[in-house]
Formats: sequence, C-alpha cells, structure tokens
Amino acid sequence: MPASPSFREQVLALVAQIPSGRVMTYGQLALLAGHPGAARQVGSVLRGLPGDSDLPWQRVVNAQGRVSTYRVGLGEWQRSLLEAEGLSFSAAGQLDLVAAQWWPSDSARP
DNA sequence: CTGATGACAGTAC
DNA sequence: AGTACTGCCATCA
Repeated sequence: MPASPSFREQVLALVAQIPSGRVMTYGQLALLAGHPGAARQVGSVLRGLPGDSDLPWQRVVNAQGRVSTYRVGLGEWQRSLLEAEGLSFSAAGQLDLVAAQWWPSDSARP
C-alpha cells in the first residue's frame, strides 16, 4: 500500500464503512476524502471496481439520490440491492437522502 | 508536461 | 419539473 493514501484509497476506505441500509453521495465521499469537488473521480474509482468486489459500492449514489451506473441493467441491480437493505425509492427512482444518507461518526454532518 | 476524460454537482433557462 | 451548460479535479494516454 502507498505510504500516502491516494484519493482512490481514501474513497475505497470510506465506501467500505457504509453500513447496510445507508448511502453516501459522490460529492460527500470526495469531501471526506479530502478533495471537495472531486466527485467525478469518486465515480471513476467505483467504475474500476470489479463486480465481485467486497466493497459495498452499490451504496454510493449521486446528490439526487439516484443511481448513476454507467451501464444499463447495472442500475436495476443496484436499486434492488438497496431496496433489499430497507431503502425506499420513490416513483421516479429516487431515494430519500435525508433519511438514507450516512455520515461517519468521525465527521460532522451539516 | 499537456490535453482529454468522466458511476458528479451546481446553476441557468 | 426536466434539460443543458459549466465548473471542478484526480487519472490516463
């Protein structure tokens, strides 16, 4: 592992801490990773993850509370996983971030 | 090193 | 409300 944790390592570490039934946004992960505004890189990191990764990458959604999968079909799968964890999606396929968004106890929430 | 890229976010219309 | 454009910033060629 690199001596200085890269942005990628930080994001992966944060995603690994997301408990079941909760989600985090890309911008939030970027902020907690120490690089506010780098939300796009968070997506790039998750994009490179293998499908059988141990990381709960499916619990990462965009600021709108919707899944931003880069591949059709994968979004349906991700949505099913989140619903199985107790999350509720609206008719538009969005979930209530106010109730579902999770913040590490280490960080102060707004 | 420079330019292009992108699982986003915020603002404008 | 939904769509379009811009800004941001870490990787990759």
